[in-house]
Amino acid sequence: MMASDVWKEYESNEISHSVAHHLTAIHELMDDLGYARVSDVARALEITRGSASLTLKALKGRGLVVEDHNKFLKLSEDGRRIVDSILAKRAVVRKFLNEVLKLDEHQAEVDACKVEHLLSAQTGGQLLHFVRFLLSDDPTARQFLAEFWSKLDQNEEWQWPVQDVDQLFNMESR
Amino acid sequence: MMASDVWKEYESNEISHSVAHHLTAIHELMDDLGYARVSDVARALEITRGSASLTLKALKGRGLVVEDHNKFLKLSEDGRRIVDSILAKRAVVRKFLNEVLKLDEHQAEVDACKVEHLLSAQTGGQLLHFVRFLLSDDPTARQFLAEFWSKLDQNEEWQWPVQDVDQLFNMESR
DNA sequence: ATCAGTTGTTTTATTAGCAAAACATTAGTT
DNA sequence: AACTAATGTTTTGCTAATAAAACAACTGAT
Repeated sequence: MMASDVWKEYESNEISHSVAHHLTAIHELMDDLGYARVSDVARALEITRGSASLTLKALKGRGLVVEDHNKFLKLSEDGRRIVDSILAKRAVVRKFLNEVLKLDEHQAEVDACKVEHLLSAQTGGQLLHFVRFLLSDDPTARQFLAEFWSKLDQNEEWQWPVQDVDQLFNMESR
Repeated sequence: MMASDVWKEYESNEISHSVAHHLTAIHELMDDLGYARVSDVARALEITRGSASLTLKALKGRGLVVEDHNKFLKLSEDGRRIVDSILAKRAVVRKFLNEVLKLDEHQAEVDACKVEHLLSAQTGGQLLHFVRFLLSDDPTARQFLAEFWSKLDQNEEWQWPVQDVDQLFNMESR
């Protein structure tokens, strides 16, 4: 199975990492400052105004960002929807990595940031259900987590990479 | 919290999606055919020979791929290590998405493929421990999964995007 | 009102990754 | 030997995303 059909779906992502962060920057600037101009976005993302100007022009063309009479930017309805779903996925992934897998906050933040825009709505939704139940006060969930965490401490530090993928789980993989 | 320091770490990824798949293609071709030439890689990835030639030249330059006296490609020690870690992470993520979150196989494969090269070794390792325990025959794990899956069926289909990220978990988020 | 600073845009250039096309080399067939 | 097919490389061009620099327009202070 060469997965030749699968791997190209990566580029077919309508929302790139860069676009995701331009959009969320506008959202956060609106919250923090009450407005968002090209320069504010550029500063937030630490890129030049020129770069932000071009990317944001494209986003206006795609109807995700709208421009005020006086160069003030705003998310369109579509843009807001996208930002909401991205932030939700990021929050879920971060919480899972940090509070369940016990990765440090920075690592959790970085990894969540990398994958937030790549997860399908389906995947994000299922993960949300999972993390919600896992971190609820359901006694079974509590006991499971307690056991997992105690096992974690016993585990020697894992050595990546790994020689034989098929034996990762001590079971026939596929 | 603008995360201005975090989001740029994305590009600083030493292994791009494209490179990850060029390397794993060589690995799988060696398994399937016993050899891997530029054209074989191009066919496997469904890109032109010219594109594969350029990318593989760069990978030879980076010491991840070595070339036989007769244009036959092979992974270097470093290249093999990278492929191993990528395939391991892909397997773990796919298993988690498919066998725990019950996403269909194609969706699990696609999402795993998107994410495999982005996860840190730390994250991959912790996730492996987690999935291993979760899918083991430990009674607590079994009971937890059974309860989760029964809850899954009751859950209405989740509606993304979501209005208020902070209330995703019915708890104060951060 | 002038001068300095900020803002937004445009132009030029770079990099990664691809396609397409031209080209050279090699292998196999007849 | 010659023709065909396959292979590998190079060149040209494209897109996304950046930087850098030049430029125009507006803002503000004195």
